[in-house]
Amino acid sequence: MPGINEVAELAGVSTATVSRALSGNGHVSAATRERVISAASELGYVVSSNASSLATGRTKNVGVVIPVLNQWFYSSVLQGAESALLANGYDLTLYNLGGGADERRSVFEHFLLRKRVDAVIAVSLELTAGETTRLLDMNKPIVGVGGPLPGVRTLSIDDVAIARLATEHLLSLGHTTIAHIGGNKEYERDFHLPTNRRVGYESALEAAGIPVDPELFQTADFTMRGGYQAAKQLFGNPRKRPTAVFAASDEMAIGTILAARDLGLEVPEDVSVIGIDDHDLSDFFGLSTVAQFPELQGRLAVEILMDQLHPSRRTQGTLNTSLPYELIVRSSTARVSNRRR
Amino acid sequence: MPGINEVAELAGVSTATVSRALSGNGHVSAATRERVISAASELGYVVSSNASSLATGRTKNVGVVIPVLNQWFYSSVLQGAESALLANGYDLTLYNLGGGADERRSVFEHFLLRKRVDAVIAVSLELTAGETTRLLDMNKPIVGVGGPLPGVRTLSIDDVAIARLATEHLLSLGHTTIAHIGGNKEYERDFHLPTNRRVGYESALEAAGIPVDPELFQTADFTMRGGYQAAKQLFGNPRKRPTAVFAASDEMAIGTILAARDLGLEVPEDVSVIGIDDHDLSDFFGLSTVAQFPELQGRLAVEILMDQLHPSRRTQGTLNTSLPYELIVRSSTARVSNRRR
DNA sequence: CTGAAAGCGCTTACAG
DNA sequence: CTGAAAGCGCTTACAG
Repeated sequence: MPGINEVAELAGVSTATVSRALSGNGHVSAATRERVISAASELGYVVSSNASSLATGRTKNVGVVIPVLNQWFYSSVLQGAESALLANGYDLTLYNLGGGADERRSVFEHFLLRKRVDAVIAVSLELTAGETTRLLDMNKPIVGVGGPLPGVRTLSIDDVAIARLATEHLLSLGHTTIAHIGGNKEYERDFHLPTNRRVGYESALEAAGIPVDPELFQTADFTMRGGYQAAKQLFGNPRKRPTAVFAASDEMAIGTILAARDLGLEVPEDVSVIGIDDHDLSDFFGLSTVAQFPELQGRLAVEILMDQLHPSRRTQGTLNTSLPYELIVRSSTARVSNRRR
Repeated sequence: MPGINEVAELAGVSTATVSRALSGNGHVSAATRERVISAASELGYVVSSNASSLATGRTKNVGVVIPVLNQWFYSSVLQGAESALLANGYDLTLYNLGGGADERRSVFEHFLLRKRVDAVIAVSLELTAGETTRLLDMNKPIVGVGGPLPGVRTLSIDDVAIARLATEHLLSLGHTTIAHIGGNKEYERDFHLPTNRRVGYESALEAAGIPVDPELFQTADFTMRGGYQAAKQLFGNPRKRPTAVFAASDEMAIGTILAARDLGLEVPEDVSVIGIDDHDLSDFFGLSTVAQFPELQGRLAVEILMDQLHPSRRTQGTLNTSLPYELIVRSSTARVSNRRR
């Protein structure tokens, strides 16, 4: 492995000049730059990032802390962040922080803080005040994805508004018996996502003058199977079968479609179904949904970070950025039918 | 940010001793160690990984190169690798190398080789001889997951055997008109996966004395939708409808189940379906399959790497390690029924 | 068991 | 525009 000295020697200049020519910091005559560059490529030289980081204090590396990897939403955020980071010349160091407080403390202490990263993207992670302070004290920008974090720039989506929009879509089609499959309390820690979506659903109903009926509410674990089971409960109710179901995620909504089919109900003739996400599979199932764009979320997080890392091009925004969402109507929702009753 | 000097001062020892006490390399008296450790924690000291790496030449960081992030198989491999790496005290730097040769060269030149990582896990990536040589020359262990790489330790699965097993399962249930939905050529680059699975299917048929019929073969893109469409073709064939379908992935197999339902065929009464993977959704759909264990694959890759990184605990294995697989019979396969013909 | 000092491979004021 | 030299924060022979 050739070092900077060898390049300097071959090019007939000092190591300082090599550093300047290759990094673009500081002036170097065009001719010299040429010589340096060709010497470097001849030797196959590539700077040692450790040495460079130690000297400059910058690592060109961003830590991404994410609770799960193999779920559509999270892996999409990760994908978006990765490609944006790569485009900006940054590496991505991955910290999968599913578990308990211990694992988490360990990651913070032993990894994040080792000056290994210039900044942190925290996905769906509620940092404690101490953790935030510590990172900020070190002058490491943080951006949170998924919910507001005190004192930290965040990207978040208006879950109440999304849920209201989905429900209003059903209302506008004439439905009045609209059930909701929400998330378990287990998912409450993610910035009260289940509650927010439920609140959006209820507020839409109330605005339409329709009383909220606890019989039309079920919870599940955001999976297809969970949605399927919850939907069976709903559809099986002999005295109050919903004509429409709003599920808090597309996977649960797909489970709902499958449950309807298994009960001999047709979608959307007998029951309309809408979800939230615009999951990979939703188009295939013809599912109407409110799209959130996780890849975009990852990309936006990187953009915000770059602004903070390179204050020159700083566009100074607000502390919290709202994420876009969009109603996508496919074939799982339709006007309430006469076939019913 | 306190440095090692401050810890040394507070503990009343030299920086050398601090380093030794904290890292565990070299002898330090118990009393001194105590003092150092409490001084360090009092100051909130944590070593700078850059400085440490520069001095030792080791980064405690492993690069994982992976073609896609948001697909079940790959994200599961990643998850397995991540947790195993974390457990071993290593960081994971992620390189998502979907694209073209350019992006790829760029990653190699500008990232991997910057001495940022101690080792590389290459998932489903055919490295060129040059790339392999270069990494090996730098003394960076590599382990490939997904297929044999010349001169590199690899983990691979016997796709021919898996496909044969799946097909034999159908044969043993009395099926003789068995269709296969294989992968597109587009996926051939992944170590000829589609071809290998097709070969396994055909060899099982031949061993059973059943001629291979091109009318019973379709290709798709490994997605549910692709499987659905291919299955419709198969089931729609008026003169040769299969009684069983072996799909080269679970997502395609699930698509097949849905296609059957939409045509009014019952699974498994009218048609048996088997896939490969044991995807997250397979249990929910009652899909019989041959499981491969991607998380385990990620974990094993890390183990092999650790053996090479820490030759002390070297268990010196062969160059290529075969991955386990297992037939899982659920409710999508059954004895060929009398209802047919 | 412990310390003084060299060295890891860069970058960047400071001079010129 | 370019070079000599200090410094980034550790680790580790080398002595003792």
